[in-house]
Amino acid sequence: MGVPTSSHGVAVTSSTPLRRQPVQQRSAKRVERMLEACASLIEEVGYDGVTTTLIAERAGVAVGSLYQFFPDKRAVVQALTMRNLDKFMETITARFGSTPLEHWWDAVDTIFDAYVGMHRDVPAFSKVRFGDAVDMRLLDDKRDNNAVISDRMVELIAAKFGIPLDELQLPIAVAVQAADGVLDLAFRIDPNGEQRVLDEAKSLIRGYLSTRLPK
Amino acid sequence: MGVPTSSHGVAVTSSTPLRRQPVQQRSAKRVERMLEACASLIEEVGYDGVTTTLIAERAGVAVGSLYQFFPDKRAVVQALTMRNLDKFMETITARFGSTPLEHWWDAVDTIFDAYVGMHRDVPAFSKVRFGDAVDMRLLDDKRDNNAVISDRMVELIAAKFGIPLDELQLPIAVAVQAADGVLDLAFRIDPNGEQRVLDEAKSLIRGYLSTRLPK
DNA sequence: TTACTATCCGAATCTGTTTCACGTTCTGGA
DNA sequence: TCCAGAACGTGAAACAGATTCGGATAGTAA
Repeated sequence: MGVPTSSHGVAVTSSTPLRRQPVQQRSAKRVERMLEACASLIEEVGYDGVTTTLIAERAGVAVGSLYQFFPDKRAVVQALTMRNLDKFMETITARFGSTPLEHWWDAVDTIFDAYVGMHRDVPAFSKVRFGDAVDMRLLDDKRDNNAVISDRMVELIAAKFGIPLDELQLPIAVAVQAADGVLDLAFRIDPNGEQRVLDEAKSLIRGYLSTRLPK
Repeated sequence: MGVPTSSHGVAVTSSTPLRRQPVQQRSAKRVERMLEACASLIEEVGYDGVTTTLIAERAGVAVGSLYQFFPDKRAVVQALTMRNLDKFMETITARFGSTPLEHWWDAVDTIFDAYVGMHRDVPAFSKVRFGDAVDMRLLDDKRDNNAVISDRMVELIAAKFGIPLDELQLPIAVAVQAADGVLDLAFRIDPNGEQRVLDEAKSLIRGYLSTRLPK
């Protein structure tokens, strides 16, 4: 099969969210502005309040221009989350390089903290992730997000601690999903993440992984 | 404050999804049919494919009638999930009565299994829960669902095993969310729930709760 | 400068949601 | 039994927002 697949067997729908790649710099900047506009609007009015017209307006662009680069409205939000995901990947890769990691759980904690940090720092990230008012069709992406994160974690941990890939894949995928669920709760209770719940999440995944990963 | 609150502090928006309570039997039946129609349609064409017109059509009813009882489209789906939640509650309450439960984890397993059963048996339940294509505005309900389930679990377990409520609330809420996240994965991989992942989920929550609940 | 391509634009079109003014069916009480 | 008022039912029409499209405009290479 030629379809790209994530470690745990879920097909990764790598649907390019862009209808047409911006080639000239001016259009690239415009696309940037649309994304920015979309982010701030989600932050302000929630997904339901966001309209393509509004995005275009705030970006100082005509609706038609938006559709020149995005096949539809959700694609804009999707592109936004992809961008955030990229940012996240960069962050953890960087931290892996700069922080001394004794055990795999240090790696897990690092990634966990980075993730929580995203929620606190990146505007609209929480709203898109945990949908204060977001179209659930985005879930397809959310899942991809978790799959992408899982895969990256598996790679990093395998490389750093010499644990075989196939011993990591299922446990990490499960841990990421579990953390995802608990974080969902933590961030609903408190926009900054309820600390008690965050601690529980950390403890939970560490406990679980301890029973699955080599000492 | 008079707003009903779930155990972990999340306000339960008990927004009656009905614009008007059907008082006569004939209308009650029609509302039933609308719900039924909605369920089958979600099953067949996914949430995005469902339109109010389609629901009305299949229910053999005019669109206007739908709006007489539901404030908007999402309310229909919401009512559907509430109904499912009720069904679920009945199921676990029944099983608690009929099955001998030695330890609290037997109770947890029972509830877990019942939940998995719902996904397998109740049409469109999975789709609404894990959104093959569902409007994320439903997430508010999803969360309520988990809160409701948590609360009920806490009650049942407290009563059956004499564990103080306040020792149960946080751990159960966290466990439910974690399970939710992992199940999300299990049911995406396989419509019936990937067994390996289901097993991991069970093991994960049991392991976690073992460190939080009295032996 | 020319030809061609990348961009832009925004009114018009489409699609699906929600309303509303007007018939029909119940129900309880005189 | 008959009537008034409430509960229902209806579907064409009003709306709202997404998406398209025919027609300009700007950038670029030869």
